[in-house]
Amino acid sequence: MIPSDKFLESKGVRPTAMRLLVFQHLAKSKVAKTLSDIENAFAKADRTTLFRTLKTFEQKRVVHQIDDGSGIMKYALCEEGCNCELERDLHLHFHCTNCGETICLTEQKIPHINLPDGFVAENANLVLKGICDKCSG
Amino acid sequence: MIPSDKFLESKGVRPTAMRLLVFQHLAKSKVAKTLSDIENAFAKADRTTLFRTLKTFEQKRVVHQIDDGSGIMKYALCEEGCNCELERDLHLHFHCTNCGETICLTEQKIPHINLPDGFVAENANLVLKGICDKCSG
DNA sequence: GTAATAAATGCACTTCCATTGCATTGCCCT
DNA sequence: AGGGCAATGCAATGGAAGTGCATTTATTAC
Repeated sequence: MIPSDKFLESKGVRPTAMRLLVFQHLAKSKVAKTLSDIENAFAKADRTTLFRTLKTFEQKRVVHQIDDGSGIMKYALCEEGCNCELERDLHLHFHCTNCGETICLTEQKIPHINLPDGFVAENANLVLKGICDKCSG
Repeated sequence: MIPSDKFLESKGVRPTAMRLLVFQHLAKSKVAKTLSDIENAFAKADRTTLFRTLKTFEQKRVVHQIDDGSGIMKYALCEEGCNCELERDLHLHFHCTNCGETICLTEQKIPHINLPDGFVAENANLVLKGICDKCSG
């Protein structure tokens, strides 16, 4: 297991104390988190810092942003070696309408779609909504 | 071609003047519209009325709401006979990163996805992003 | 036709999240 | 140690969604 600070450095992100905390918080979590989730996890955190931390993480491909249709952006760690912008690497997300949590289904890739002439897809976002394994059990 | 007012009545929506205008505006357009788009199309329109008109339309399955990831909800007419909430009826949307427009690709349905045990999908949203036919031509 | 009722509209206001400006602090490199 | 850039914290803004309430318009009952 590569240490968090080395990992962030390898991604071109300076491993400050706050960034390490945010990274480890996301790493521990199996579900995508909102900015507020993260803010509430640390008593002394500032929204803006977290916001910019996540923006930086996103640019450096440490996390990806998920719009699950709830109206609030969520963030989750990228998989190792993933190249979030490439269509082939895009996994889908599951949003549970019961508990409100959003889960990366990293095993399931978005199927290729044949588009009409003239359309060139560069990116895709697929969110399934329903009941998650915990809530249906 | 069934008249707009009869159509709205058949959907259980009272065909007021404003509602007819909004309906026809959407019918003329090939792309999904934001609330602001519609507001700007009519000089004397009130945001709230339009907002509630669209909510009503949505409930009565006259329009469907599209979250294309731009952060602003868009609206487009439902196809005839469509049952927007059913997974099999879900078409996908294409968001052009050049012109910003969002298009319903009603011919393309969202492929069925096999989910892990315990997950039950009720709904799906698939948005492809890239360059549309007009911008690539 | 008129009164009573319900639906739709318009204005003002609130809320929530995303985002930016700016001053300050902290880190790194020489 | 000092200069410079990156990161941080606070305050404020912006944009869109949504709500409350009074007013107007349409529908129904009498």
